[in-house]
Amino acid sequence: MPPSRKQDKFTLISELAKRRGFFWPSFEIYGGVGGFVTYGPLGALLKKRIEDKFRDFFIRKFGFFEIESSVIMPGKVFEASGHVDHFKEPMVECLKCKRKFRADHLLEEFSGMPSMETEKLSLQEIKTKIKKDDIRCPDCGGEFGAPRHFLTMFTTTIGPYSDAVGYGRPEAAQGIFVEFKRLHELSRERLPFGVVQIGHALRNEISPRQGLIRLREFTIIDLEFFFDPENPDCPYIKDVENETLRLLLAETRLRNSEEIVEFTVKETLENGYIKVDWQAFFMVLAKKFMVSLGVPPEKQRFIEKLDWEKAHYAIQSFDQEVYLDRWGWTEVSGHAYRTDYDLKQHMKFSGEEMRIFKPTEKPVEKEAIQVKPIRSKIGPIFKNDAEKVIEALSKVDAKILEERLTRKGFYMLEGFKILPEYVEIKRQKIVEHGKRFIPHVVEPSFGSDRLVYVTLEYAYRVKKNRVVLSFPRDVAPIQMGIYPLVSRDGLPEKAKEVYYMLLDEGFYVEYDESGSIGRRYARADEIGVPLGITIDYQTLEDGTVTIRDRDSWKQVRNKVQMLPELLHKYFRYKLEFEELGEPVKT
RNA sequence: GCGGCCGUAGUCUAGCUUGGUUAGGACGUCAGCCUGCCACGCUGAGGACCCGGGUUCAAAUCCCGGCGGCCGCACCA
Repeated sequence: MPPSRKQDKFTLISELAKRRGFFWPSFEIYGGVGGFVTYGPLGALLKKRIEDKFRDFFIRKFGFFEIESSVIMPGKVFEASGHVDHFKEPMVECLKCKRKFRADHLLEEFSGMPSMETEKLSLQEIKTKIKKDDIRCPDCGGEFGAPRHFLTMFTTTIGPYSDAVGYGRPEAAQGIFVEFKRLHELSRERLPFGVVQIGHALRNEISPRQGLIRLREFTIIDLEFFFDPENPDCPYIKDVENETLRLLLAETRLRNSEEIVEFTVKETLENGYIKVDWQAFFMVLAKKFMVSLGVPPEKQRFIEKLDWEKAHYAIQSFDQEVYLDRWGWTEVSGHAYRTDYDLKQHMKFSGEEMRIFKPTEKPVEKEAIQVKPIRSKIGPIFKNDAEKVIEALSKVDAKILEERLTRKGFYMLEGFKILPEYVEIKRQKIVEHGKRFIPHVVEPSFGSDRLVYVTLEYAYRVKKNRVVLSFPRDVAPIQMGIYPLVSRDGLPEKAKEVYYMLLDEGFYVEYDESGSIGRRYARADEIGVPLGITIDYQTLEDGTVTIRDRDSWKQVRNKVQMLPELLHKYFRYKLEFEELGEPVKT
């Protein structure tokens, strides 16, 4: 943490954001409520631009889908997903001093239970354990009331007078999983495919107070990528196999070290540091995405989550972290290997088939050997144990059983002696055309609001005592400003012509004629307008204007009618600033 | 949620200890003048004491409660 919070970037950016209209705390007229923000005109545009860039990076190029589902969902969805069980913490309140404690933490501290165990306890069991061990308030020695759960999902009821519980979704992912069958049909029943959802999610955080970094209502970007676990290869991996990833591995962390290892994608996969190709691919893409938002590679890392830190649905998880002035390493995306967990759960809870059919190349003819217990023999002999024997027979390998019975004349099964006459061994020909399986899922998940903050922080520069937001040109909320050098002699009229022409071209343009030209440049720099187009006396003579670069403050000159084509190319990175015209000496 | 600190125009802030000020400044905004390329200057305008209660002749100032913020602790799937 920096020694001075007074002037850290978070403070500077929050102040600027409020003043110039990027974002501010919501409901200020009613005192505000922590964890909610309002995006102002510039912030809303910036966020939209960043999300569009995500679409370009992660959706468009791969033919993935984007969908939009509801924020409120019926209770069943989150019972199935495991959130109702996992998205809550047991709490107890001291009856005397009203202090609240995490019940599981008390048991860990005063009863010496490991966290693995306390996590499984029911409220009743916690209550009993607290009473038995006579655990009292560590602060005042008072007794505790009944333990209760604090659910971090927002709860509501659906419909009037209804008992139907609904929850605000804590992630957009479930909106994709519950629609999986249709989405799979829409992908023409082919794997792999990816589905994205960008939308609000709700988490009733206990105490959010980090601006855009921790919100109760926020925008989540979930990409659920479905693939066949038997065919996990990613065709794009060869394009990025020499890209590097900076990893802080779980095994390193267990040694209490923060040492970062840097591997090529190829190496991470060969060494098994990342379990699935696609996960590595999305991680590289995430790295490049952050670079394109202005975060250099050395300010990024991927930290592998430890077993007890992982979400209940993941078997391997990496958090992509970016270094921030105020908070140090901060998560901007999570990359979880969710396996078939979610679809399996929804299949179980809904009774719907979530498996997909995979045809084999040729139908396979199989001879199936089936063991059929003969109850009329087994019953009288094993009596009370008969059911156990039948149960065991259903699990036994028919081939081995048959082989033993013919060779030795009996088979010892869990201590029971099975004779040939107890069973009938049936042979059947089965033709298999394919098989059913549940796809696996790799999920990259971004916090849109954090991306906005990170983009702001990395764009923040001070030049000659002035603030300049050096946004990447394709996310800047306003693309260019149009300025008459002075507000007389027909310059404003000419400038407005240029202004309307560029608006008509689809650009986000601002017209400004108030104050000196330097003041207008400064104002524009502060909100990150990449280009300034100035109409001067020469414009009236030869139809040329100057174009000023926000970052270098250099100027070039070119004809007005050249602007549309040049500027379209410039904002798509097809041209650099110097190529926009003849350099101007100032 | 606990503890400490705090809450004054759009933003940053002075004033609060010791009650009585037209509540001061800076930046920004708007209007006019000025302005020939990097926040020039001038004139003017608009704009604030978090909410509620109490003490008092009188409260931005003191007391109580609420709400909110910052910092620390806890929480962070």
